[in-house]
Amino acid sequence: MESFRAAVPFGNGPDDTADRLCAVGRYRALERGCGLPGNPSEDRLVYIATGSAKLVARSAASSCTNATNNHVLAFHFAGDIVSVLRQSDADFRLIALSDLELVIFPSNQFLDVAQDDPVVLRSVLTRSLQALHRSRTKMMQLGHKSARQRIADFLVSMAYRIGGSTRGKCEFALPMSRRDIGDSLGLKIETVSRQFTELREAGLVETEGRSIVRLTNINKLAEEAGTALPPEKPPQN
Amino acid sequence: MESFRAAVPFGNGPDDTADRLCAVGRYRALERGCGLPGNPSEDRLVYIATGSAKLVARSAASSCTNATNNHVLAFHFAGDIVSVLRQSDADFRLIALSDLELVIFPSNQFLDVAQDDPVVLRSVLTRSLQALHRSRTKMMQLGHKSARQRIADFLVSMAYRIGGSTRGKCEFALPMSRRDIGDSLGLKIETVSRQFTELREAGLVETEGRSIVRLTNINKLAEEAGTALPPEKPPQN
DNA sequence: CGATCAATTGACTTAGCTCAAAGCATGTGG
DNA sequence: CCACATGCTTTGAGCTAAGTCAATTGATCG
Repeated sequence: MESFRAAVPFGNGPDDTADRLCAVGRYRALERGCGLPGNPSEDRLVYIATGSAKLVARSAASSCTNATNNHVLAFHFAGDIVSVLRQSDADFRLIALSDLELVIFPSNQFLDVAQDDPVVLRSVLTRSLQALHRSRTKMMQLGHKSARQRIADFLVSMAYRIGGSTRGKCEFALPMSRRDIGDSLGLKIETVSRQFTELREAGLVETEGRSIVRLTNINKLAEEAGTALPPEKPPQN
Repeated sequence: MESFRAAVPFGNGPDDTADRLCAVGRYRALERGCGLPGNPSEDRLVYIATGSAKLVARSAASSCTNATNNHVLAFHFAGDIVSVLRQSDADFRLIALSDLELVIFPSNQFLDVAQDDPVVLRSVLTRSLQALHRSRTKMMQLGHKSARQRIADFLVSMAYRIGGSTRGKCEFALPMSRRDIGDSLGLKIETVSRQFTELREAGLVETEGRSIVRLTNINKLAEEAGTALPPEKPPQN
């Protein structure tokens, strides 16, 4: 329980909000490939303590399978707080990309506790506004960017989130499959693969095995993504 | 100042948070077509008192023009609270689709005030989590849906948000142009037009002039969209 | 070392984009 | 109040990027 206590993301509340948060949080560990079953009767805030996960929609499969998921909404890594709202039509669920430790807070209970601690509440609000912002940025991508631009942007953002590097060279292991990447960017697996090939031929990316990726020129890649330098012609769409 | 006071969305704080919120909020009226210039030095929460607006990214034009905007991230209507974060690369801005009244709160100041009022803070958090959810739902759309499905879904959600109806028949005036619709769904204006034509030929939609739309069978339309009907919370943005 | 499943590559199809030309609303001036 | 002008909308005719189908290669693990 000690480590669980340590995992709770807010430890500095005035009258020790953290202890009370512990009381409403449920610790879970998931093996790679396993899903956290959605609970249609409660909204949740999920804190990711270790590992990486994908947030998917409309997973038709049972709770512990790697089966094809049609829609990857976001990838999440250690330290993230993910909001998983109950949903009437689609069901949203977290699936572990690597072995995963997380703490599940029923949204209402969490907020009831946090209500007495403005600092915590504000922190969660700030995080969720950031998540909203990321989501909008991604939306912009999905709506208006080419396959090449999407993949380039994806790699740049992974360099930042996994590789910890924002320019120059960078090497890291992608925890997600080509299919996951495609599902998150709105591309087919074959298209993802072809884009990797082209970027490899262009000398911007090197790969090793299924997951190791080396970016040789992040700046150039960001340029490809159309994020840094806007092309003179409005890109598309 | 009376009407301004009335416009502030949270009027029931314990020690009258509303008055203090008034102090940090700035009232603005915008004519149709005018944009609210982004402020790169502050994040903002904008409350829409009356009218409708689009949230766009990378508007290259000056503050009061209808010029082509490449990316419409969301449409907003009276009562909505929109978070407009300052942004290094792209700039986000609100543009009035009809005459618009709004209240601008610098994010930090708003939160400083709201920090003493958990009810307000929680309300804002809840709204932003919902906005995040809508954004994700839309992302799913953009990534994986056909033009037909996007337009159908758009019409269904507008029926809910403008027409106030969620099934059966419905008539309303769209405040946004075909171009805006396309920009928000990631489609070209010609594609939007063609889809309207096809839906008209299929007997699902009737149009009158540029903006009046009559949906003759919302359920059927929702079926076309490949989404469940919006039961209570509109899948929209 | 072979079984298995992910990734790649190739050939072909197609939805949606582009370019181009009318067709209509809506608003203005005579 | 009607005619005209402007700009939104619709329609048409190719074109292209990405999807589909299918086969091969390659990685990973028992």
